[in-house]
Amino acid sequence: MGGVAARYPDHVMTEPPASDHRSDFVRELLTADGASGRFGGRVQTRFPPEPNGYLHIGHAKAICLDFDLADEFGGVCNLRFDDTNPVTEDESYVEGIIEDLQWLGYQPGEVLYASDYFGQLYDWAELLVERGLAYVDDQDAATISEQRGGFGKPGVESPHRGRSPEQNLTLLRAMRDGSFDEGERVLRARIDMQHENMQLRDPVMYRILRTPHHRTGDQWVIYPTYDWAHGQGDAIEGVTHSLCTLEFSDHRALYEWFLEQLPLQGAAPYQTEFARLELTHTITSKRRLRELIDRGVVDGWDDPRLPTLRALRRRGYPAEAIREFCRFIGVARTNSRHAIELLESFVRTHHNAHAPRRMAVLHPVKLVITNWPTDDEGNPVVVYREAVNNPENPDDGTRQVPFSGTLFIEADDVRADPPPKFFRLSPGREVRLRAGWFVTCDEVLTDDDGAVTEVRCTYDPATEGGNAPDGRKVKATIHWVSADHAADATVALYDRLFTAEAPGEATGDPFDDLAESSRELLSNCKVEPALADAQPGEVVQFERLGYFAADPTEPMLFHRTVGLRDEWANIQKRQG
RNA sequence: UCGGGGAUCGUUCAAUCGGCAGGACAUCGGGUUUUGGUCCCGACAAUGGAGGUUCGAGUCCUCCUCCCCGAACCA
Repeated sequence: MGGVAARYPDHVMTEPPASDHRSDFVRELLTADGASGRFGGRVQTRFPPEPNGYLHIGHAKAICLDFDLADEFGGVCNLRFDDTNPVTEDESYVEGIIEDLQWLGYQPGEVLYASDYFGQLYDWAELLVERGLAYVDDQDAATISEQRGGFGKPGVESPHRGRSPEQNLTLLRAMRDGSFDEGERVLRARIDMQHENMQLRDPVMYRILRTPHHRTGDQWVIYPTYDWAHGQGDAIEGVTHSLCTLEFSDHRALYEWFLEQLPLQGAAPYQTEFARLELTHTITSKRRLRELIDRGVVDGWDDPRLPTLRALRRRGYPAEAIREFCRFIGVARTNSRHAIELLESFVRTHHNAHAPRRMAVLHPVKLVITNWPTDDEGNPVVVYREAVNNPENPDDGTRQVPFSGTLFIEADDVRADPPPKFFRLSPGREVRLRAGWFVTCDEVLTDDDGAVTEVRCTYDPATEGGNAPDGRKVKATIHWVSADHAADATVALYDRLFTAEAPGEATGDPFDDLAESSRELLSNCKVEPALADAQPGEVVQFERLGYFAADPTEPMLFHRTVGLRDEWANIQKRQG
């Protein structure tokens, strides 16, 4: 787990800053419970992921809520794995989730597992059986489903519903002891097959699964369902407030029903639901995420186009920005989809304050300064320009950047035939080279297709440092790298993975909204020499282009975290 | 069809007991600027509909409309 910090030195784990929350309906509840003494003034929450995939941005919202709440109310929050289904779960996800949680800035403390309660859960199940509140059903899943009825249609009671506690106990023990195959028996709560809430129509508590569990091995062949494990786990741990997302609202009655049947000491925990986080242009369904990977649309769980925490981390999203975003959007019961742009604005705000500035040319075009001096042997003079590392933070100091008569500049910064409001280089136009001199464009060479191949300029020696003694101004400052000193780099640019704001909304299948191309790999980039020293995972600003994260493993590969706000792009858009 | 939840600027989150509907993002305009970045100033812009109660309604009541979730031996 220390490995995260080692691999992402820029992302040293930090304590979440003290929250300055507006109140919300959850905090009001906790405040009210504190005032009434419902839990003796105690607050305990939990973050309960199933280890069947990696954490994503939606989990981040729940994590921030659960952990911040405990922090604000002087309580505790535990990480608990809801590992009740061995067929989908794996130890690797347990490790990954702990790693991601810590990266986000939270400490799980003692890591808890629902599987640690299998014994207690089983004992309680026998208790319910003895009291006639649960029974073994021999029917298959399809039959049980059919008998459950439908919305507005009452269910049908199972023919085995009337078995005696003694029969049920014998059968349950036989289930536990492995006398039946998968699907042959289930244990069901005996509640009400006519109940208007489908969750209370004799829900399944145990099913037979002959898959070894990643923690309990082959000790068990019966596994509790979510409903028969979750509230019980909460109660065992002393949770007071069990927060979950809206789709579990209908389960609340069942959560409460189970707890009412058990001999618990003290006030039982209770469930409260809030709206899950959805973002535009992406998906958070674990099943769909896995599908993207399996189909090869993306490279893996940490592909920078994914909304998983490991992907965002690799892409250069700071944990702090994610936390602040989650706090800012707050918690409510309204289904909504936040604009990804809002998250990006938090990312920019963070990096603007912290990211060192560097110069990098993504689409290089050669710029030759025809009047640049040569030394005694006829070679162009090389000088070093002092460049500010971060104008937002003078303490970050400066660095020396080599400069000579042949540079690479951005193709976008040159136009042989400039459109309206284009401030950059074009024949006759003078611009400033960042931290250098003014240069005037004398000639733009193009190939047969009209693409710029080379720009020929003259520089004004009097403008050293970037200001003209005669006070004349330029409308643009452009970045550059010295052709003889530049390092080669590969840069990955990312676009939305899905073109639609709500992928799948129109057709039901998010894959219908997949972007044709969401990644552009530029392998011919020229960057200033200092970038060769970029630390794995470090995020820098390529001036005028955006924030870029050095890949954690591959040297000289940079992922664009997010672009800078781009007024020129907006102007061009308006110009059509 | 039944049950549960929801509806406020383009988006999203607020609005104390019923008392001037506020912020952020986005957009647009202006200023500063050696990043068309940052920063600063300004503008635009909303209570789903119909009734009712009230001096006064986003808030309370009635009806309507629309949206989301729920019929796994998933979580």
